[in-house]
Amino acid sequence: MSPSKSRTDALMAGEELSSAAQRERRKRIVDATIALASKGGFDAVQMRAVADRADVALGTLYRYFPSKVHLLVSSLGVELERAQEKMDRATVPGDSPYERVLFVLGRITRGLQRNPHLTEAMTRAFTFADASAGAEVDRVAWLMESMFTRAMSDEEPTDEQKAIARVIGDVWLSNLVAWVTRRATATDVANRLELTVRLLLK
Amino acid sequence: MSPSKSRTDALMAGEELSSAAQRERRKRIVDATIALASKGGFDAVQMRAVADRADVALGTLYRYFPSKVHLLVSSLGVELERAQEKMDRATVPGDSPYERVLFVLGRITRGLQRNPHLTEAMTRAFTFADASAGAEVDRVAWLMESMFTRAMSDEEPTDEQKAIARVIGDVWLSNLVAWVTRRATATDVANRLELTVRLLLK
DNA sequence: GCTAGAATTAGAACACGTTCTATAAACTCC
DNA sequence: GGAGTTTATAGAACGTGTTCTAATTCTAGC
Repeated sequence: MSPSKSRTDALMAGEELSSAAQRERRKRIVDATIALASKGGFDAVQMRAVADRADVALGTLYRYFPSKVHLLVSSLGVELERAQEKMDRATVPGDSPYERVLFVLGRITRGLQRNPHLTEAMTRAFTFADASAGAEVDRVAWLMESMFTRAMSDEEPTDEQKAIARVIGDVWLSNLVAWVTRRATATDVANRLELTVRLLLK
Repeated sequence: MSPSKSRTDALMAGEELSSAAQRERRKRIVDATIALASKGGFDAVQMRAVADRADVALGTLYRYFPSKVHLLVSSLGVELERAQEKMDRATVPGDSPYERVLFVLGRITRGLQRNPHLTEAMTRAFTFADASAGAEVDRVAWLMESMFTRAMSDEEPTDEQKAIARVIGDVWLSNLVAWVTRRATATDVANRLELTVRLLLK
């Protein structure tokens, strides 16, 4: 049992999938998840539907991702990485950390708001995650924070900068949740983020 | 249908329950929810179990609270009100808004950490809520913010104070989520909150 | 190639949130 | 105090996340 278990862990983390076939299966699953989430949000990501669309048996889906939350949070990680890569290719404009952080924040936020269902699905999965998905959640949280610290300066971030990035991430997430549940408009979100960044960085 | 619907809305909001029997039923339901949540967290709050324990039929439970999330968020509101009342009876010590906010924050946080399962249940319900529970969620968010603005000063809060209270609430919630999912220790939470309040109020 | 173990498949089975149905009890208004 | 309406009850039924089973296909090492 022990060797099989460590193999499964590797599948979950997505590292070093033994065969090309497995890497492809995993990709098909994530793609199916993103497609379904984009169309109908959290509720539309039904495990049977994901399995069908990825052309994989239900049992296989569960072997790769042990729950719907794992699946969605992992997919969010994939999406964030893509966004980060795009961001890396262009220099962030702005003369101060304040301006640069605002720029990055505005850009990601607009990106998310362009795909409300997907955002709803991932946000809800992220905040609903329980301890068992801790690793995946941590990874996403880390990706988010490093987006902001990178915008603040090119150097290794100071502790203070890390703390600020974390606060911004927290506020960002909770505004996203408010937007997703229609308790805040896109304008509300933009205003609150700007206000927060001003309080912290100006 | 229209009169029956507005009646149901009143039940949900908990205002003006026509008869004493109904007010008692509602209380039994909330109490059962809190008891079950305290014992086993979100997963232990099973609708059939709540109904059994409150000595109410499943259909009745759903007539009072249209979903598990409504039920838990409403119960969180009840709990927060109790905490606020307690807080109101004692004067908050501290010479500056900084100190007073930290005091309030520390006190509520310690209170929540004393009952981890209950906190887990309510936090997860709160962040998992969808648009249909918007009203309940808003009420809780407002209760949280007003706790902090009250600590900052006795007067009507300024816009800036409201903004700060909101940011603190956001950070607080997201740290609670991290703690509940065991991605942060109680000490982490305390440190991060103090750091946040310092960044904002000092 | 052959065999043991691992991975995959199709589909049944189970758990819990939610909805529905039929009946009984409680309330309202005359 | 009776007719009509609303509310409550017991329990079946349904949907979707998750687990389990039995059979099949793949893969690695000989």
